[in-house]
Amino acid sequence: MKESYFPQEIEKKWQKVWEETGAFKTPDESDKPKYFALSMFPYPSGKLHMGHVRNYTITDVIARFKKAQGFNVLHPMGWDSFGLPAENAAMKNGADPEKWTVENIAYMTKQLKMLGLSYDWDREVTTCKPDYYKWTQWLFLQLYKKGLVYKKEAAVNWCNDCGTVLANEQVIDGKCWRCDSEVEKKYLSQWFVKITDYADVLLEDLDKLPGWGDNVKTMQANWIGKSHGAIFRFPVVDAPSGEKMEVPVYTTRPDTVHGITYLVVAPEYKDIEKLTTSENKEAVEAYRANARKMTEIERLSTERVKTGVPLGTHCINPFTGEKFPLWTADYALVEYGTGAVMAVPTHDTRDYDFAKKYNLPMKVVIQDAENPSDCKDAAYTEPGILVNSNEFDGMKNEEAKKAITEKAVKEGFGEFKTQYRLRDWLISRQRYWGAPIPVVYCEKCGIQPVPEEQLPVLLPKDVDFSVVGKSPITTSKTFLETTCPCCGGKATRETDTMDTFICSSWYYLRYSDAKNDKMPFAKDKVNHWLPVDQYVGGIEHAILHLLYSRFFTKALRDLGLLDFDEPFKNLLTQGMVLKDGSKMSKSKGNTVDPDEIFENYGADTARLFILSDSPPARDFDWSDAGVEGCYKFLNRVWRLVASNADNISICHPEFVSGSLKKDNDDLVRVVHMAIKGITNDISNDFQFNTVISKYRELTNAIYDWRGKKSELDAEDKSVLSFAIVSLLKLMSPVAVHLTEEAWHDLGGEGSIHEQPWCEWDENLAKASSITLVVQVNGKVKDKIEAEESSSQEDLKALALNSPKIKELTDGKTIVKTIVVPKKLVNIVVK
RNA sequence: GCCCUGGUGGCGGAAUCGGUAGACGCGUCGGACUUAAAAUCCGAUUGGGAUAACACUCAGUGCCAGUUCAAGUCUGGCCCAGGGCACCA
Repeated sequence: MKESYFPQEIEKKWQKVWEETGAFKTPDESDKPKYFALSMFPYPSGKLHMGHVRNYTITDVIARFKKAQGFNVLHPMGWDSFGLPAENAAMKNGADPEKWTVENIAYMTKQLKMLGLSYDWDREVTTCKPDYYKWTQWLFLQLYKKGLVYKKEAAVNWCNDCGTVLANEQVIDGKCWRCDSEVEKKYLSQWFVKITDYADVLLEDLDKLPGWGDNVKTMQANWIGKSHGAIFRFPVVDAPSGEKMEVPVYTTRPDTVHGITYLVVAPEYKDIEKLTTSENKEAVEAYRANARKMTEIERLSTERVKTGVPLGTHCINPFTGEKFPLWTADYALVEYGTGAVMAVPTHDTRDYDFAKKYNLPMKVVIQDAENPSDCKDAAYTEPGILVNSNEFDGMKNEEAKKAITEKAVKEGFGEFKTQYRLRDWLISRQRYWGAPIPVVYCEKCGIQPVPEEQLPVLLPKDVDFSVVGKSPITTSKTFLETTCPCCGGKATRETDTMDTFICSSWYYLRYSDAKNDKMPFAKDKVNHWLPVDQYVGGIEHAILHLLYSRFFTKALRDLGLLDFDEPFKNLLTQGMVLKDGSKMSKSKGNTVDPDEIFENYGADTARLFILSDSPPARDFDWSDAGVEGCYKFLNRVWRLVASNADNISICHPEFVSGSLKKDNDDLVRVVHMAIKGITNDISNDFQFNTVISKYRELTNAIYDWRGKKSELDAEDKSVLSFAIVSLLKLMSPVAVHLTEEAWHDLGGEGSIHEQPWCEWDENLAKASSITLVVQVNGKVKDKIEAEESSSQEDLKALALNSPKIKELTDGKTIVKTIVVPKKLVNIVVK
């Protein structure tokens, strides 16, 4: 064995061997139980960043640990390779997005291999390849047939810089998730996925996911935004056309219905023109035009002073017979509820602000019994007792919600209603580099889905990427013109492509059967491998990808394509990689290039360090000193093995507690404790930071032991071999190359990564003596060595006989003595 | 405003059930080896008091209370930081 540690040399060597021997191929058939470990697949942006390194290392260690524990582990990798950066690069450099993407994938694949990740590359999935997007299109058609995909004209989020529409989930604080520019509203006819059909089950089934963090689950619950309330319909008494009209509203506060003093409709409300008198028409039109011009950020700002204009018409409150005016104001949202709000200024802060500004009347209907408020200075939104509410007076408001809605149901002007905040998922993108939506438009037959046997609808090559203001795909003549699958006449293709989040909503299913050319996946294979046992990725997908994937799984289950409800059984959201306290980013110039770390220290150091300082879910602060420290530690392990190589043999000695020399017995115990501790730390929440501290403790203990021996006898050699071979095995999921090299140099058969996980013996992990802590009145006063087997009585006697304790308790009354077996005695004195 | 997560030395962080607070590491300081440096090894490192030095002693896990023989851990009430949602009626 070489004296010094040369990671660059040994890492290349073993990576080649593993590739040649197919070390990480996963058979579908096996006697072992399955385990599916998955990292969120990357966008091939060009190079790996440290966030990738962290993500993939965590999953790799989990996969290797589970494999050693006897599972048949599926650990695949792929590429989320459609999307705008490729197209932007194409526009900038005149290169083909496909070429750019393929080159990036090649480079990043090389980097992943350099990190020593145990992927089964035979199952690689690349979303931009026709053999994948064929099935994305096929799944689109299945959803279309099921009525879960539809086209409609709607106000949609438009990002001017990206030149495309966005889903609600992709608008963050009124800005584009990708380029951070302000999003505008546009009226366009677009394709939607009916995710709202699944709103309730998506919410309910969060309870079936104990392996997900509460943070992610509450984010999804908030996003789905379920609320309970009522719909009330208010008859209009003076519609200009003389027509009989009603305005329905959704409210979560039916208990306040007797306090309505006006009603607000959104500026985009569909019947607004019919509800406006000729005198008010001009002002209303001006207000609506202004609302259209505003950006989402301006419009949604809660800081903004509320504005609105009256429509001139009125409604009747069927509960009171009172007449109240209709207004339009942009604090009412057309997409939520019915697009109209019943305003109760006394019990809603928004209505209160608006009423104050426009001097609208107020009527108190709920009061705190002890401390009634007149609502002159602020709305009263707390629970209370109903007043001014006819037969409901004196009722508690929570009870009144039900009673009042029941009356509306009985009399036919309302009903109970459950409302969701979640909107349908807009999936059209006016871009080239995505999966084409497999639909054609025929003048005679209208919208026609492309027949399945004609899939994939391939992306055209004859496109001009220099066009501005429209999708490059529209410049392709070969693509655009086609024939109608229904009548055979002239037809044009849909030029929108799908949101890349569609591609990533089912990729994890494809790994179960990546090469199937008849189906997206075979049902038996997908049911065998899925759900994913452990999914690892960034928190930024808490809503986007994770919600869409859950929806897809449920929809495909309902289509009969698979038999499970949830795609990801356990989810680990890893923290960010920071440098000097802030997120690594090119703009801040605080990035660290993984290539440089591989070159200077080797992948094992990178892997060890990225796991070492913080638990996986927390943010991780990168420091050069930390990398150096991990490199030194690996050197220390190497020297320990190399300098003792002559005295080590690969063996599995069985030691009996107490039969060894004292120092040997102690070392054997330390090893067993390390095995126990490390196994538990990985099993419980993947606490790799404490795993690594235990590697260090074990290494230190072996050094200490060795430092006290000059000559080794047979027993010593056997104990040393046991300790070092155990250390190597325990470290093998993390320091994958070093341990493999050492294993071979010590004469190990096969690969260390094929070895079963170490087991510990509870008896050998136990010390024969314990340190008894003696407290007086709860404060530690003495520590005494005691037999592990001592009875409670013995421990008590031991404590009371300690000279120190005697001194402290002398002349005082012992009130009580508490004995915690094998640990502690607390003497309470007065 | 509502919801989630967290708050422990100079720093990252440890601490199964309530039972020795600060494991392991980084940094810093001191020492050994060396002509010297690198590498390596050894020691110290929560704060205050006390001591020639030990022994010893007091305080201490965001703040204030409580439960308990015993609280970083449990209960109640706050404060702060990070994240999510937000004119969602």
